[in-house]
Amino acid sequence: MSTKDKILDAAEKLFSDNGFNGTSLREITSLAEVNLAAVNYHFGSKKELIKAVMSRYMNELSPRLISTLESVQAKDKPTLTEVFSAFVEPLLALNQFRDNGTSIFLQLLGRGYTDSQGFLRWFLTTKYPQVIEHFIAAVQKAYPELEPEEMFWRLHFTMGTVVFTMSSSDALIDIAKSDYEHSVRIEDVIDKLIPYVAAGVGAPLQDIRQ
Amino acid sequence: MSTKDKILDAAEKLFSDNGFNGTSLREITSLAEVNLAAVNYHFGSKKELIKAVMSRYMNELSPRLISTLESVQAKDKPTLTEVFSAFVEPLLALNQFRDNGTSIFLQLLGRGYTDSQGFLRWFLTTKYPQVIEHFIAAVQKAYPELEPEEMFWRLHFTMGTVVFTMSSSDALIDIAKSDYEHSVRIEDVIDKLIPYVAAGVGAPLQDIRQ
DNA sequence: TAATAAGTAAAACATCTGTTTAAACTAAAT
DNA sequence: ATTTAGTTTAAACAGATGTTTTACTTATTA
Repeated sequence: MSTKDKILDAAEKLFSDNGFNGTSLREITSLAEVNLAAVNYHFGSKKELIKAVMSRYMNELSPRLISTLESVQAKDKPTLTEVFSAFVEPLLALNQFRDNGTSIFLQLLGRGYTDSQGFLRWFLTTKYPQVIEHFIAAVQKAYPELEPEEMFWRLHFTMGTVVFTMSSSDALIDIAKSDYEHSVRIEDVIDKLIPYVAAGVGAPLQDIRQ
Repeated sequence: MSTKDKILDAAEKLFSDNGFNGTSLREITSLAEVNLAAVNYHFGSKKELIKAVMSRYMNELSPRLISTLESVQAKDKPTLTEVFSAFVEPLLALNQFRDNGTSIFLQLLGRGYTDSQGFLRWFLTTKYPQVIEHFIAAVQKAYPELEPEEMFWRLHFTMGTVVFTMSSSDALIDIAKSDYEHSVRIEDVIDKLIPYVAAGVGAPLQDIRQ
């Protein structure tokens, strides 16, 4: 296995566990069993390494996601549950791509949104805008009455739900395990998440201030 | 104004803007115009300073919140919207307490959940458990069919929505401002948030896997 | 095979971090 | 007026961080 790949593998493991800020290059290179200078030699900087780790996943996920979202959009009357369910298969396919791929990617996504003051948000939205466009179009078709600004907010709420849940999913799964005495997999969490966000985005339009 | 208060004021500003890990003691003490050693002298450590900053808000918020949640719980048939609306008044009251108090507190809360691997979660849940207990009891009365484990997950999803939205609320409000050409206040965001989380927690119980 | 490029290695660099020390200053109490 | 306790100050400490340099080794190309 090449030095580059050894670094990427070690980095994604440590990044997903401890965040980007919480992981030093020395930890990465010692887990990867390569020289410290190798990161800067192969990737240029830590920031570029983070991008490379994310790109490896996004390049795998992005086409699948666009395809399933297009299928939903092609339907006559898609429901919001169907829109959000379009994420399930592409996300679970990441487990074929890499061990624990789904879980690692979602945790990386969570880390990226909270660590490093949103530079990863910028990276994803500018590098993979089609995913977002398809998603918005599908939501719009499922709930046409939802005006753009309200949709903007609800999609960000949804992003928050997913990202936060996933960045702390290990901790939450541990708590659930000990409290309810049966194990929970990341797929189970996704299954619980979908009705929640579908209902949230699909909430009736009304002024709650009286 | 005492050195202690100067430090607290400077710290909450920088913490809410840049996170706990993203703020150094030197930045805090230079904004506060006090000596670097003053933090360790008055608070003992950076960790204790973080706790002190959060406690100042929680001691103001906690009793109000318990009171409004008790009022909702006293109702014959509270709705989930009413439960979540119980947060509005106590949160907005923080604006009387300190300039921009609502916004700063919610951002601090967001930072605390994502920075510093959940030690603040532990601090809040062990130091202010009554708030959580009252909240869970109120949700249970509004939606008795929701079994404990499902509720556990949905409440954490809700936490994610709120915390994530608030920790990046400044950025989101800026985007919304430029995209939809009218200003948005933190109160407006809260008003949009409530129907979303109420619908999410209130989502019908069903197995979406076919 | 010789020459060139690509990759690896150890060490140092410069900067930043939270914390501690020890001396200086201030104000109240004896 | 002198002691005492509380507070502030500048300086240093000890460790971690990302990055760069320099020398060395391996692989590729002519």
